[in-house]
Amino acid sequence: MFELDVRSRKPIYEQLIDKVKEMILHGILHPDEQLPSVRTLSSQLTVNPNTIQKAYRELEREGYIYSLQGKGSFVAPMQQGQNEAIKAEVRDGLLRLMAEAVYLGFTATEISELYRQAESVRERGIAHD
Amino acid sequence: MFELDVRSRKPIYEQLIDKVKEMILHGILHPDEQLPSVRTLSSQLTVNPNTIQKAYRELEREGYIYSLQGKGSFVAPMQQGQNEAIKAEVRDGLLRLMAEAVYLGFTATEISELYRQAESVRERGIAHD
Amino acid sequence: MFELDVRSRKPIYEQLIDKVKEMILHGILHPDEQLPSVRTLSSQLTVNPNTIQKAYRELEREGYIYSLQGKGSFVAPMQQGQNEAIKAEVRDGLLRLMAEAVYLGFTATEISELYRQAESVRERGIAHD
Amino acid sequence: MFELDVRSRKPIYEQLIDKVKEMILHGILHPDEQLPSVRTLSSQLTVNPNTIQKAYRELEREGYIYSLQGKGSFVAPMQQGQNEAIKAEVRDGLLRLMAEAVYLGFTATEISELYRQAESVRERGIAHD
DNA sequence: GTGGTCTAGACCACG
DNA sequence: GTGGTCTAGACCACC
Repeated sequence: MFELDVRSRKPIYEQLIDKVKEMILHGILHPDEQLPSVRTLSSQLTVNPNTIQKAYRELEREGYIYSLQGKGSFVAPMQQGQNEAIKAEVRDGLLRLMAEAVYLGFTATEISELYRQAESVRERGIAHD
Repeated sequence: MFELDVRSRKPIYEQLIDKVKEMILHGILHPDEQLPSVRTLSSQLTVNPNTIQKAYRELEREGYIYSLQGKGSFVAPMQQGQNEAIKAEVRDGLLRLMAEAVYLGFTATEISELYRQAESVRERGIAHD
Repeated sequence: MFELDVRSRKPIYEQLIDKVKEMILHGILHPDEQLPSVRTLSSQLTVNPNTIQKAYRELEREGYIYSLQGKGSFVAPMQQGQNEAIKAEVRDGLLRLMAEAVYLGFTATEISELYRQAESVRERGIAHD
Repeated sequence: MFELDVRSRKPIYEQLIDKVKEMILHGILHPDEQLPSVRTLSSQLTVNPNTIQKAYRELEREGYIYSLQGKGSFVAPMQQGQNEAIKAEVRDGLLRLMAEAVYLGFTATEISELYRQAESVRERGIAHD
């Protein structure tokens, strides 16, 4: 399910965060779907439970998942208008990267193409149901 | 010349690396142009000389600069293919961020608008030259 | 009757306790009025009966309700001094939050405005009776 | 410096967070003042370093402190207009508590008096220099 | 069973 | 020296 690179410079918990985010973004994980428990994932990945929990906690803080007392962790349904702060962050990141892209000669068409790709990846993920 | 954010979570030496790369990429630093010496930059930025040296070492390792014993460090001419590698990186980064943007509800129009902004920033930059 | 937020970090039984306390304090529940049975409430809220019972037990321990064997749970009449204790608690909480508010730059006017808002909410509430 | 209640239901790291916040709010800790290092505080309080770090990390996330690579942790200067999210949280909390206060018969004068107290506590803290 | 907190102690990156 | 990450393993609260 997840593949981690323990030798990477990027901390394991960040890799986990990114993986989970990616799966949510791509529609592979669905709203209110249950995530593997901390312990389960810990033994599957042979990673310390604390490390998993750190990742889950951060995901919860960012609004991607929520956890129910004694029940487990679940994918949070995306709410319209929620998380303006995160949107602003993403906008900033995009603007910075696009400035780079402009310097490197990317055209508006290429950018639109990338957007279309991002959209279609998500749709395919959802279609997999 | 450089502006560093000492409070950032990103290590200072990485910020330095990125700044130099950016300046080379944007043509602010030209091939075979001499970079400020470790000592000079260290006192200018009030940053530990070890930190500067670490950045220069890494830039050399990545082929962005070269150093001549006792002479100093210089900008390396762009290698064939190096540009393509950078473009691929930027494309990857954009795709990832756009996936997130799609999830957060950004529209194609908003993305185009961001691109236009990035473009105009560049134009203004050139006009300033 | 009750609205619980299962996603909240605050345990469900604590939410229950607070709701009941609030309803007693606000005069919605009257002295010696019977509370819904554990079983009833459990199925109404789709919450584990153990959770309800834990809340009732705690409320009884704190003197807010009393229970008669085989009859059910009832609202206890307010004790002398109990009210004062609650007021002191609220005062403490306000003082702490106001310290934070001062630090964050809230002005006296804003605070007064908030108080007016709180008042008007109450008035509307009473009008609804 | 700090007093913790290890037997409290409130986690140690939260107690720490609140203590540090309080000291900042009250002007006992000043902008850019260095906080005790994780290790130092850990041995002073005979609390695990991880616990201290968890508290510091959260304080950093909330914008109360910042940490410099290899230098230590410092009190963040309060920036005007920063952290609208936290202000909104405080406003919410105040409104809720004030509603309670209104029910309990607090007058506008009492509320103003509390605000004055909160202000003066801070002033006294700063005056201690 | 679940997640949350904490300890003890190791190792790394940074400056 | 500093903070950041990770492991191993314990104990608790919640449901």
